[in-house]
Amino acid sequence: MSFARFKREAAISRQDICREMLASHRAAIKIQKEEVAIRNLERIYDATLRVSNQKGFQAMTMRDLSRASGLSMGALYDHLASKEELLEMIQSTGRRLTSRILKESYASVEDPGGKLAAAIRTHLYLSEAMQPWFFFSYMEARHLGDKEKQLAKQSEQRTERVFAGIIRQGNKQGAFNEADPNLTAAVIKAMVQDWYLKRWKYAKRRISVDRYADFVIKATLGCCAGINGAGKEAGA
Amino acid sequence: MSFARFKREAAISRQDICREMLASHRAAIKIQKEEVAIRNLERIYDATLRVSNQKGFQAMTMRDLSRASGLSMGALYDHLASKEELLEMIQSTGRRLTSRILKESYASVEDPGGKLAAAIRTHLYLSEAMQPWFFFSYMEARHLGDKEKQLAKQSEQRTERVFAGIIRQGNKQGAFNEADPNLTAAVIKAMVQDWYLKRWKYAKRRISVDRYADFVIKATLGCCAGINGAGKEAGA
DNA sequence: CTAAAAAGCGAGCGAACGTTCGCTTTTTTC
DNA sequence: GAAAAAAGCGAACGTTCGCTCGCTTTTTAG
Repeated sequence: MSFARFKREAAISRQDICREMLASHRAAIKIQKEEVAIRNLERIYDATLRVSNQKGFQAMTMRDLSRASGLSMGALYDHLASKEELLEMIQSTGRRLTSRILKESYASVEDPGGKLAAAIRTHLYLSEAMQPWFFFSYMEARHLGDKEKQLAKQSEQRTERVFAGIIRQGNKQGAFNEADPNLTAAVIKAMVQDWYLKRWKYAKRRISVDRYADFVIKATLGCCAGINGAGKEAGA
Repeated sequence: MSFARFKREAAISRQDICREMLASHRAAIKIQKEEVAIRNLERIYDATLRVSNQKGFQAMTMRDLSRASGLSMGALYDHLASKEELLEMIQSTGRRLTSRILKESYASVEDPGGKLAAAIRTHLYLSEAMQPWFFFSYMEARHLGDKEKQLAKQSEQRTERVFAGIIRQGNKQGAFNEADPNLTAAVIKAMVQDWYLKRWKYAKRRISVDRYADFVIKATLGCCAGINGAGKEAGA
């Protein structure tokens, strides 16, 4: 599996994201026709991530967003109830979408080493395909309301539990060498996050997501691998 | 070296930080007597990190800061020129202080394995001792002006170059067998950052900084180690 | 083609922001 | 203890914020 193939197969377009956004927030959006609403939501979604990821969501004014999206203030507010809801809308929709894709992607692999490799690779590829959202989601989580903030934390912990579960299984089967599953999962998560949080760094060094994935997988399996070896990666 | 000992020896009190802050921004601070200025700067420093790390610097109003610090709006502005300068003041002072401490701390160790372990451990211990500042520095860097933003990036890259340099040296001496020093340094940095960015996670699981340091060092050396072994840690 | 419905618009509203300044209180000096 | 200096104060200022609403333009329906 390479990133090019992942992107082709996963096919998560902005249009899909915005269709999901419209469906889950239908009441707050005044625009009647789905086609019109989605087209403009795409511009709003793009502009929000572009401006926010540069200066922060709190620092982005609705006038900034109006300019960046090409919509007037009035038209903007026909597509969202408030600035606060815009944040919640983008976060919750992205969360729902990403967790669905992740769940589907590595369920089929069986041997622990291959499963761990597939999980790491899929996380990295997905975060690459939706990098602006991942960055936004991480940096702006603390501006959410208490309830949504809790959901964001839960979502993050669920990811770690996936890694930890695979490692625990590998330990039990003797494929891994009894590394601490929780701590190992935590540092895997840290390495994955660094990819989308510090993209400029890796871009400058011309490191592709494929190469980064290879490196993280090698490092992880190097630490986990038991005597009967788990260094080879399954096809996913 | 344990964290308890590090904290005793390094002795970086808020008073030291604020004395440095006053000295480097003397012109912008209207208060004449050093003792008074430092005492109040400590309250401002504490309050800024406390409120900012919860809701973000941009979302923190000067009235929030007045309330949290116990100083009136007028008194506040006798200790800083503007909100923007307050951000720059905290960031640049912390940067100067931390880089000075880091430089001194592992220069003495010689063998590559011990040196890498000491570097990782010191970074973790320092980030633990000044956790609020490290978190603040990471999250609010993008609100800095262009010039200061550049300095913050440089400071981060310098840290990574320290790790990469030690690994390269270890490769040359045959202690390490690491094909990619730059990527390894990057993921070490990522693991260190996760400690102060996700403290709540580790606190909830009751993982001490000492245990986390042991884990990161073991994982790193496990990946790097060459034939003549570098798993043992020097006393530092 | 026309009338109704939908979408788009931007000046203007009250609230809240960062910052100031004339005044009071506290501390220092002689 | 009186005069001078320093520190502390908070109402008020101009600006900018999120958001609204009456109006115009575009699209749809008959």
